[in-house]
Amino acid sequence: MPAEPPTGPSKASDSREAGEPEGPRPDFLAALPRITRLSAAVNRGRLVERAAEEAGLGRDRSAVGVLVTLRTADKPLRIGEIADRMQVVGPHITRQVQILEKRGLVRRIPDVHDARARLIEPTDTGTEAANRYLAFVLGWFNDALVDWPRQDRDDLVRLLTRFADDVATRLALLDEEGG
Amino acid sequence: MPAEPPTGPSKASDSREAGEPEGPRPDFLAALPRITRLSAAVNRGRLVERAAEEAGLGRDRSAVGVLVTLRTADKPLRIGEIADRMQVVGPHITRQVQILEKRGLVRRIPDVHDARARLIEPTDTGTEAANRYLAFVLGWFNDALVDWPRQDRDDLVRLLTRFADDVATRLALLDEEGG
DNA sequence: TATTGTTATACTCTATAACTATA
DNA sequence: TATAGTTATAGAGTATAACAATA
Repeated sequence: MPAEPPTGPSKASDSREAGEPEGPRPDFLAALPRITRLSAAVNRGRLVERAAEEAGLGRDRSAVGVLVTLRTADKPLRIGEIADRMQVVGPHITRQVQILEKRGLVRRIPDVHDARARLIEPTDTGTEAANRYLAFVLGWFNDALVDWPRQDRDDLVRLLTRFADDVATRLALLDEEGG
Repeated sequence: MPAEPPTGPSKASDSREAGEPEGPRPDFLAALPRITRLSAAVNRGRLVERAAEEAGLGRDRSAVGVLVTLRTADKPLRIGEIADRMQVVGPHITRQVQILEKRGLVRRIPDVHDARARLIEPTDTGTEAANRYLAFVLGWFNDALVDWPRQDRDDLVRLLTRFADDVATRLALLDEEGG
């Protein structure tokens, strides 16, 4: 006895196994596979790879992620904070930072307030590379939206940012509760 | 000489290394780290894990992804098409399908038009599990948006879906060109 | 005693190469 | 000869456990 499909595509009914109280929800079900695919294509496909090339960075996605995190932060970050922002565990960051350091893209500076910690910041070379990387990626996305009405573009970025923040907050709760 | 930051946060100027012709672009730069973090948190954090538990699925993210792909498709899929939809290579899918088959969640049926191919479809058990999984995930996201104005929710899903499609199309071009 | 980070190790996810069967 | 899939192998990405240094 197969269960009913959950809020199927082009089907506004609800079989609310998750206990949702009301109303036709937006069609997330149709969006979900697209978003999943998009995420996979961006991350594993040639966009990130190409951007890294343009930036003169090796094809070490993980390390590039750390570098971009540092570049988009407004101050040097501790290992633990990088890990938190990237949602990975500490030892992973330690290794990526070591790689970046060997390539001269980041450096460690002492944390005057805590001798256990080190602060990581991009070198000039690292900042330049991160800038080239970001310019490529952002430019590419911007091109993808070039034919969109201005209002839609603004709405997308605004809503997406808010969505990411709201969901991140709820996810943190879920992690505490289960942790 | 560090390069200028690319379209910095709260900074509408442009240093358009990617050759963009005009105008203040929406603030993707601020959105990017959030989205990256969100994606990592959803995929590696407890949401997917919990949803898989609720559904009675093992904690085999990759296989779950295949099952969901099959469940959200409207017909049995060939190995190659699953791989394409998930943006991974064939052999990976072969293995995940074998795992799912052993657990009785999917089955292979012959393709009458091509004896080389097999069509994969969920069993009743697999469909039920996928439904529970999706109900949990969709319900969770829905909860996250419960306080949003109706208009914003609808706009988000609409714009995000369109965005995913547009970007997927452009990414396919990028892959051909570089491939 | 708790916290920050590192080292060592292992597991999951995904890719590439070589092969089989059918078209 | 080209295509769909499988098997075998290797690599990237990330986690867990045990440890060191400082708080």
